[in-house]
Amino acid sequence: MSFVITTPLYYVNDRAHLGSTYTTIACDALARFYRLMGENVILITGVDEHGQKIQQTAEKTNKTPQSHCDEISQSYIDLWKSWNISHDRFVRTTDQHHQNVVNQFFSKVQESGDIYIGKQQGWYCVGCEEYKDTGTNELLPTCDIHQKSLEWRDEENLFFRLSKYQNEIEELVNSSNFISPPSRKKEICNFVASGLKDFSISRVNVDWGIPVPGYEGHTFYVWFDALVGYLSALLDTKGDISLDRLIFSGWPASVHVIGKDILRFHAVYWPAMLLSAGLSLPNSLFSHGFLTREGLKMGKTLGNVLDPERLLSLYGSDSIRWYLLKDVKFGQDGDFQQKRFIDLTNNDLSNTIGNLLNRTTSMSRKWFDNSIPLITTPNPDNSLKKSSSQTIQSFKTNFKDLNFQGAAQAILDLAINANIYLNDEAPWKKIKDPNYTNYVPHIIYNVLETTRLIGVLLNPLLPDLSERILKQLAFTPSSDSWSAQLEWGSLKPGVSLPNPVPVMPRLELNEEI
RNA sequence: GUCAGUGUAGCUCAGCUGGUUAGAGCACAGCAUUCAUAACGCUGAGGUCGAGAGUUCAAGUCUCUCCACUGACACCA
Repeated sequence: MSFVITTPLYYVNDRAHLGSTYTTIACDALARFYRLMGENVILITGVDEHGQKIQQTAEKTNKTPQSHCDEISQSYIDLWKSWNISHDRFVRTTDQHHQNVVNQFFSKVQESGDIYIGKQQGWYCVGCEEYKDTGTNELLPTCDIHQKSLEWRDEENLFFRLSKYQNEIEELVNSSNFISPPSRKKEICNFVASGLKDFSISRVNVDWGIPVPGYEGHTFYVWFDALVGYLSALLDTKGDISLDRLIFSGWPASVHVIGKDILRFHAVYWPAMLLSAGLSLPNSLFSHGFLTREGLKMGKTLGNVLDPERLLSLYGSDSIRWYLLKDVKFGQDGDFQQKRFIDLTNNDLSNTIGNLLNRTTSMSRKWFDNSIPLITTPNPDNSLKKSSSQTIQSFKTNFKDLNFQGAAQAILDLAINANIYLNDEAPWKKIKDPNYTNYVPHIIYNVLETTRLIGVLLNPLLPDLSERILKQLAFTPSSDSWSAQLEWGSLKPGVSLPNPVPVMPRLELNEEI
C-alpha cells in the first residue's frame, strides 16, 4: 500500500511565492513523517501549465507559451531542490505523457455518458475573464470592478454532468474525514446543498491547452486538465497508458493538501470526475490558509512579496520551516512578521533546543572524558523518560492530524522539561560532591538521551537541524527503523562526543527582507 | 444582498455543555545563576473578554440589537 500525498500543481503564471513554498514544506514534512513511520510514501508535486492567463503572460514577454512554461517550471524544480523538498514525482501538464492520460480520462468520462455539447451563455467581462451573474434585467450591464459594459457571449462548450453526481458528492463532502478543517467543510457542504450545476470542460477561445479529441477547436478547461495531473504523476511513462493500472500505482491519494482557494475544485469537481471515470476517490483533503506579511496581503501592487529564494539564503530552511509549521496553525491564515520570526527562531531553536544540547554535551565532555557518560548501574527511571514517551505519543497523534503546530509544540515542551530537569538537578553542583559520583552520570545521560529524542523527532519538521543535533550526539540513525530510534536508551554510553558547536546560531533583526 | 464565521493582555491565540480572584506563548520588567549560544530557571506587571440591552442566584460563555473585520455565494487560478 502506498501513501500518496499531493501538493497542488502550481500555476506557472509566475514564479513561486511563499504561499506555494508553504504548502510544499507542509507536504514535505508530512511525507517525511510517514516515511519514517514505515509507509511507502509518494509525494507528488508539479505544475499546471495551461490556460489563457499563461498564454497572455507569454505574449507580454514575447515568448512562446512553451518556453515561458519551461522557464517557470524549471524555477519551481530549482526552488524545491534548494529547499530540499523530498518529492517523488514532479508533473508537468505540458508533458505528452500527461496529455495522453487526460485523453484517456476524457474517454472514460465520455463512455459514462457524462459529456454533452452545450451553450455557455451570459454576460462576460473581458477584464475579469469571467461570466457575470448580473441577476438584473438591465439591457447593458456593466462590470462593477472594471466599470465597463459586459459582452454577451454565446459559446459552444463541452459540459460535464456534475449534476448527476449530486447525491454521491453530497454524501462524500458530509462524510466525517473527507474535508478538513471543519470550517471549510461546512462551506463546501453548503455549496453542494444548494445544488450542483453542470460545468463546462472545454474552451473554444483558448489555444494554449490540451486539444479535446474529436472536437476541433476545443481545448480542455484547465481544471479538467490539471486535476488529472495527480493521476499522470502515478502512472509510469513506459508502455501503454492505462488508468486501470492506477490501483497498482498508489491511487487513490491519501491526502490532497491544497490552499483554500482551490478547495471547491478538489472537493466537488474532482470527485465527480473520478466517479465518472470509474476511479476511486481520494481519502481526504486538507485546505490550509493564506499567508500575509506584517498584516498585509502580499502582492505585486504593494511590492511586499516575500521571495522564498531570498528568505532561504538569508535564514536557512530550519528557521523558516519552524516558523511556518509551528507558528501558523495549519488550516488557518498566518502572518509573517519578521520580528516574531526572529524571536521564535531564537527562543525555540537556539535557546531552548540548541542551548540544551550545547550545555549538556559540554558538561558531558568536561566531566566524562569527552564522551557520553559510561553508565554502569541500571538507568534509574526518571521524569524525562516519562515525558519523552508522552511527547512521542503526542507528536505522532498531532502529525497524523496534520497539526504541525501541536507536533512542534510537543518537541519544544520536552526540551523545556529537560532544561527544567537540569536546573533542578544542578549537576554542576553535584559533580563537586562525592556523594553524587554515581548519580551525575545518570543526570547527564538522561538529558543527552532526551536531546537525542528531540533530534530524532525533529527529523520530519526540520531535517537539517535534526541531522546537526544527532551529529553532535555522535548518534547515527543508520538503518534502524524510526520506532527503534525512538526507544529510550539508544545512546551508547562511553561514545566520544565531538566538540560542541552551536547547531542553531541566534539570528539578528537587521536585514530588511 | 444572502449565508457562515470572527472580535479576550502590546502581538498570536486557548477558554467544552454559563459557576470561586479570566489563561498560555512571545514581547516587557525584576530576581537568581554559570554547565551553556548575554543562553536556562523563577517571579512579576499587563485585559470594564468589540458596544449596548436582556435572561439568570451567577455570563467571556445563552438571547436580541448595533459596530468592525473575514470567508463562501460555480467555471482567473
